[in-house]
Amino acid sequence: MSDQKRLFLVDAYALIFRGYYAFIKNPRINSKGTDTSAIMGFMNSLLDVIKRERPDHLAVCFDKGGSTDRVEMYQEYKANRDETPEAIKIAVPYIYDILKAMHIPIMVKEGYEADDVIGTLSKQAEKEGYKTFMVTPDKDFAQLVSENIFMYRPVFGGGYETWGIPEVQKKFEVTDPLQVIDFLGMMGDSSDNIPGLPGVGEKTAKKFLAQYGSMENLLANTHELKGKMKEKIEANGELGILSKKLATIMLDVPVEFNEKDFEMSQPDIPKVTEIFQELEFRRLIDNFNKTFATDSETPQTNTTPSTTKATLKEQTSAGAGQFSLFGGDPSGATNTEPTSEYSRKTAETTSHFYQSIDSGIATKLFIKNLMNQTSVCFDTETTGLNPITAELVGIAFSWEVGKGFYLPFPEEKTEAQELIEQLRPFFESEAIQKIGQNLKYDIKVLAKYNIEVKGKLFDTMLAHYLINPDMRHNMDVLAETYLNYTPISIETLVGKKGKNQLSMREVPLEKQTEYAVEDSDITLQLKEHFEKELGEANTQKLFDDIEVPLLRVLAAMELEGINLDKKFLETLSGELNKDIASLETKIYETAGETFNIASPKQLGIILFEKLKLVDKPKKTKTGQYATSEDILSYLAKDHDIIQNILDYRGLTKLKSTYVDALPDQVEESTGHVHTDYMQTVAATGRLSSNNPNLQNIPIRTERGRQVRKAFIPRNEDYTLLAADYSQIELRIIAALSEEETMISAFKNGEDIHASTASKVFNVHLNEVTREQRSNAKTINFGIIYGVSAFGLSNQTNLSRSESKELIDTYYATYPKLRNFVSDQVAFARDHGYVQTVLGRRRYLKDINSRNAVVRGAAERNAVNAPIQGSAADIIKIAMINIHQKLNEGNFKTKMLLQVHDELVFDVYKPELESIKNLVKTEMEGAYKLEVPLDVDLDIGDNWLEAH
DNA sequence: TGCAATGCATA
DNA sequence: GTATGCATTGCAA
Repeated sequence: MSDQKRLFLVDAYALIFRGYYAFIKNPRINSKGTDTSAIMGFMNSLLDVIKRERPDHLAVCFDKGGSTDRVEMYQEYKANRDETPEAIKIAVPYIYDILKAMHIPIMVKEGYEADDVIGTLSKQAEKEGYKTFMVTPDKDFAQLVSENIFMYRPVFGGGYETWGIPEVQKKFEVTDPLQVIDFLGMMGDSSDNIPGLPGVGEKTAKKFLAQYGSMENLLANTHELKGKMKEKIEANGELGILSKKLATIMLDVPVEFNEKDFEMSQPDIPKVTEIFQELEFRRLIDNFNKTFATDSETPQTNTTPSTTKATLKEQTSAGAGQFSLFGGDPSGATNTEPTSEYSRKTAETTSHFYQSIDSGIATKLFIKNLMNQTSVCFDTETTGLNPITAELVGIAFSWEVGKGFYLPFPEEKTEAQELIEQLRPFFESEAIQKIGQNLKYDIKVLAKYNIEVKGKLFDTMLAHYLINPDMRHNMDVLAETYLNYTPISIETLVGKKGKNQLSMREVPLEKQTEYAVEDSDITLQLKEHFEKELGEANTQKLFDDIEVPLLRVLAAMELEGINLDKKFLETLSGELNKDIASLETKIYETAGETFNIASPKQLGIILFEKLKLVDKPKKTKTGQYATSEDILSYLAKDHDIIQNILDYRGLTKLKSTYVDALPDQVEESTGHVHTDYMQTVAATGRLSSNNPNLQNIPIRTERGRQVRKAFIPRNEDYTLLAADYSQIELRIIAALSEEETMISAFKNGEDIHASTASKVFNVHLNEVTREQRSNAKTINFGIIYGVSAFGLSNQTNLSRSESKELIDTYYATYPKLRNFVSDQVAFARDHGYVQTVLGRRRYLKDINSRNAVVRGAAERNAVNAPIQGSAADIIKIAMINIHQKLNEGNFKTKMLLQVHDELVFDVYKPELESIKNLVKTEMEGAYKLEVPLDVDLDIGDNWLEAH
């Protein structure tokens, strides 16, 4: 860091509003009934900045009386603003008082906005050799950014980002920050009521800037524009110039930057504390003291006067001393009030004994005790949700209901590693069962500390997924449903997400302990509950043999991630951009005006009201014009604009969802993208993938499938192998229905759709037309989804009655398939559920509904769930076996992705032949059916080639 | 900022 | 007709 002097200028109202809205869901009201949200929000931000940056010069700037100059230029300026909320009006005098007590200068000038004051001061400071940081979330300030002037923006999720020239250039797609003014002038600003150029939004403004560079140059060259856009802009040139003026921050406010006045000094602590006490800001007092602790005293001793320590002591001494604690009974319960039968229990109303372990000696004793257990529940607390970057903050353990221990982790890396090393024997013990909720997460976190979790596992989330797949499985829901207990919410610890959310590390130890041990205690209790329920049917086997082993496999795949060719995607993005722009121009030309093509609402109006492409346009259920793909493609052949719109949609979707989004998901430390497989969301037993979803990477269209080229092996010694089951769902339905005709077609290795076509259309296998095959394919899939004549005619060129006829012929050809379908429905009616080959159940509560639509849906589920679910079961078995074989054989090859019926491997080239053999054998042999399973293998230097 | 509606990518 | 996840728009607090 340079030793240049640094000035921080805070945009008070912007932060006050931000703070106020952050608390809008549950405003902070103190015992006197005052809404303190705005004050709290502002102070949090201010202290945060001071703590992070330790500025040597700082001032807070306010508006006063609005901008007289701007109102003079434009009567309507900020005229549409709502009345300032009451809480904010109340806040301002308090904030003034606090700032005074903190000896922080307040800058205001009657008739000027804070923007102008900040702008003027930063330019003055720049001359004095300062680096200035404008603390504000407001994008308008970007115009002031220079080599020495930065924006310091609070960001979503906590933390700040600094915008210098490069950031502004990137964000606004400009070459000079001053062009931000043109940008704002063109697109306008609804909150300030700056009109902007009509028909120009963010996208068009950026386009114009790239082309013309400024408002003035645009207006001078309107002859180059076309159609409606040309007219509109030519007619509104003055409005554009005015908008630009309104958006310009003034740099000549009569204020003076006086170095001395802006110097930070020690605040009047008693005075500030007094105000905070009046407002009942308890945590803020702590935070404040911590921030301004003098160097001679450590923050801890100075600031946490006695509350934290005392409470801990209380807990420690509640039992009969260190030794008896680990073996003793929970007599030291903090609270034993009886619980009302009707209200939910909480930590406060339930007897419990949660203790943090605060010394090296205690840790040793604790671990000794831990190693004597046979079954332990644990829960890691970390600094974030991403296990690859998260650091351990603490681990909670429990093995007796109502009781547990919390081991906090030091922030310092080598110290943390030393502590976890002491726990290695526990985690790596084969003899001790580990219980947890969503163990995949904990396992991944620990893997980053080079700890492997061994021994039998019990994951309560997975257990509940098998017991009741249609419910959600987060711990709070489970605790409320099965234990009638409401856990401490994470939000009460770290605050609402966004703005000032704390990291777990910043939560006081006593709270961490209560929260973390409670989680592990509840998990333990849930385990005892679910253990019994799992006993039923095949659920226990499914749990022990499939889901739990799979959890380790998924953890490994996720940690591995897949290599992504960022460069390639950048190039692709550029190409898409060009094509999108040219489509845009064509569409606007036809429409005669510019509009937002991505907005179904605007598009509907253009197509059906302005261009009147159809006599009676269809409407959606919300009363809008329907502009969905199927409706538009129907019109495409008659109107060029429709085809262009469809292409436009396709390309923008491709760009925003994949080409531009994927590179941002690359994990810095590994260079790979790491998806998160959800093991407990799909009711049928499938996995799902998110952050990013790697199970829906395009493949159908030529343009889309290019994205697959970006998925590449880790280096040149590796190659990608894709292995996918051929027609697995049809094979399953053939086997389950025992339909011999279909089974023998598979046994003979026939093209199943052609085979079906030849039978239902009664032609020779060689004479099946493309259309016949395609219709047969549709109906084959239709069976899997639970056909109806209606659905079939929608999907094909067949009429409703032709469809019905086809279905009848189909069932006549495959009579046992019809039986299978009705048997599934009948089974569901009798039992209330259907099941897969492994006994995975799906409960169908609507199967006997009197509402035909609802019942129909349940019936289709009754057919589909066993098929989709059995396929899911089978690939899961294959994954577990392959993972095991790869480990046993010490292969360098890694399994990376699963896409429902496909597995993708990063194959070490010398291992290729044995891997191909291994994968094919394990996948085809995963489960024995009356129909052979068939797996296609492909290799390539990227995921597209491997197909 | 949070949410519903819409549309679209995969198996 | 089955099963998912996610980007965008537009509106509401």
